Amino acid sequence: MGIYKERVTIYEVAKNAGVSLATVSRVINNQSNVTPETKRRVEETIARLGYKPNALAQGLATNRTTNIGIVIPDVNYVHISNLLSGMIDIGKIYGYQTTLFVTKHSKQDTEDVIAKLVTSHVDGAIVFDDELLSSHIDTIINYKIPLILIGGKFDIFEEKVGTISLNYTGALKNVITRRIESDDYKISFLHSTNEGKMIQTIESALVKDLDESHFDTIVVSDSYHETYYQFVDYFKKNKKGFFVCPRDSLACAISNAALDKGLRVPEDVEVLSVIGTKYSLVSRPTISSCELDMYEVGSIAMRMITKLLKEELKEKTYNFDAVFNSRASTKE
Amino acid sequence: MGIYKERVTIYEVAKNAGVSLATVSRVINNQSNVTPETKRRVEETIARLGYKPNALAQGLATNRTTNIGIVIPDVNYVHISNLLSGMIDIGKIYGYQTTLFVTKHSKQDTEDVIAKLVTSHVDGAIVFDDELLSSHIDTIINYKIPLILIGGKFDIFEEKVGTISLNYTGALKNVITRRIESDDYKISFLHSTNEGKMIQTIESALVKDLDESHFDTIVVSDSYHETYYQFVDYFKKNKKGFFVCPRDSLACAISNAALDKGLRVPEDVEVLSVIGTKYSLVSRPTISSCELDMYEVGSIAMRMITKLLKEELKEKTYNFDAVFNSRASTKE
DNA sequence: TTGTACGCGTTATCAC
DNA sequence: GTGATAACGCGTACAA
Repeated sequence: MGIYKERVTIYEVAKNAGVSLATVSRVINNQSNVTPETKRRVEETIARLGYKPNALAQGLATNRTTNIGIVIPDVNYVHISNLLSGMIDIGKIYGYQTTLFVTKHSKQDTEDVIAKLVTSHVDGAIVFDDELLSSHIDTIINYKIPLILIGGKFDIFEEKVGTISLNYTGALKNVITRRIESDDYKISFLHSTNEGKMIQTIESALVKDLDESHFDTIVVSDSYHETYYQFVDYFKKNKKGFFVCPRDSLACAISNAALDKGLRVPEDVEVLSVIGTKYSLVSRPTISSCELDMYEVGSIAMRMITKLLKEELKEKTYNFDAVFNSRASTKE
Repeated sequence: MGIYKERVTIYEVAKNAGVSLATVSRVINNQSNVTPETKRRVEETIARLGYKPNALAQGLATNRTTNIGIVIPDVNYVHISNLLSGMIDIGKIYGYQTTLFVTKHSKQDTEDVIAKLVTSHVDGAIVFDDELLSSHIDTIINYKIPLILIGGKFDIFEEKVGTISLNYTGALKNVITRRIESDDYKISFLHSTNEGKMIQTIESALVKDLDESHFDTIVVSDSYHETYYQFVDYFKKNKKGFFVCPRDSLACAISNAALDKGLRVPEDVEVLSVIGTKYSLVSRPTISSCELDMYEVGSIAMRMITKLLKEELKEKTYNFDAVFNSRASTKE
């Protein structure tokens, strides 16, 4: 059954070159015990027949696939494609392919996704998906898949697990508390669908010491468009506000809605974003936001997993602190 | 050698359930000839032992991997992550995993990337990478990998190849020619590094009938930042211009540079973009650009490849026409 | 240096 | 309905 493919196998190469399988295999894997002459002959026939090894068979025989599984909730966010980009670049250097396991914010099929990760026999996995439950993580660990976790705080100390903590709270803490003390109107925290635990944790940390009268909560969708129109409506009645958004494109939605309703940013409406990307810079006024070089996070993650695979990972924990860049969308 | 893994195999499941391999395999693959009782017993032991099939071995035996290879020049563009997102969503529905093959605008290792695609034994491939040479495409076809090509125009009519043409020229043609007739200053086409053949083809089509005195060319990097600063400098001397950009974030760079140098958009400086994404909407003024729903393109591509794999693809060619959305960054 | 033979985990074709 | 057994393509001890 299956799809028809007439691939040249190592066996045919051997026959054509007048040697045995083993010798061809040795040539492929650059092993030393081969006469230059036979090596040349084998390489010539490989080129002539257009032979390419079958990675499945190799993986089955060696128990290595040179494949890294990447678990993310979505590819369609700028900070995530930045991250992915860093992983891919570094993975390429070390000869690793990347297979995507996207959970799409769906708790339903997350287990299926993890199951596929396990069956796919990747050499290791990198998880940037704070919507995963710890039971999912445990599954990965139980199957002894070397793992790098990227996210908030971690208290995991497994043999084959490295962690990268992204800390946004520190950068925001000062701004928010100064804001509380200096003014009278409330801080509004935007809650979007799909936002994950990290944003929630950040917000909890920020409002922990605050009186409830100082802040409130606005639920928005995860879409620029919908949020924009929601706030066009909002600003028909409300003429002021200080908004903390999970992502900067939502902050742009608010800022643009305010401007388009004739309000001034930041004089009337102030906006800032937790996760800052290129949108913060492209927007006019520019958006105050916390920045973290996600490309670098991705690079580091991929580097960590390669070291982990060689049992050479010394520092199993990495911390990244976001920096808050005060821009034109806030008064200070 | 290789990484240590102690995975449960089908053999151990068989032993524990008191049946043979064959029966376990039948249960896994939902085949009918199994007594409900034994089926239950096998499933119970599978759950108890935490058995997960080895996709490598399955792939080797069936010659199918449920993996689709995706060849792109980069993940770090919004229109590409849109595309990818569509592919992934639909792939998920059909049970396909996606493995990324990113060429990173590097002609050097593109051959290596294609080689990896071949060795990885994906069931099919989707290519959105107009920096690939036709020799690379031929390689994929020669290895009989079912293929969907996304890009400009195609004249490929292979058995196992579907194509999706993205047409931007039609949408731009009118705007550009009207612009030529109505005004006296030149149109400047931005050439960025990494832009690929498509943009070049579009530009060629646009300027084909034009006198050279009507347009010129400005070389920019592929980065928002660098382009922004380049044009901040540019606008110290030049106070006017009509700029056609390959991507909208570069258009934003010009628009923002103009605004920040005290010029007016679109009164003094007009900007439009070929490929339009969310940046066109977020930017103020909004950017006139050609839009194409890349998420849908990705969905269609994935749907096409699944049909191709089932030999059910009737329409092997698809055309998408971009629409030009005139916005605030141009006068009309 | 080179070849033989077995194992990797699964599916599939036979028998029974 | 179920169980041996031969593929699938490759790596690798071991023998020669």
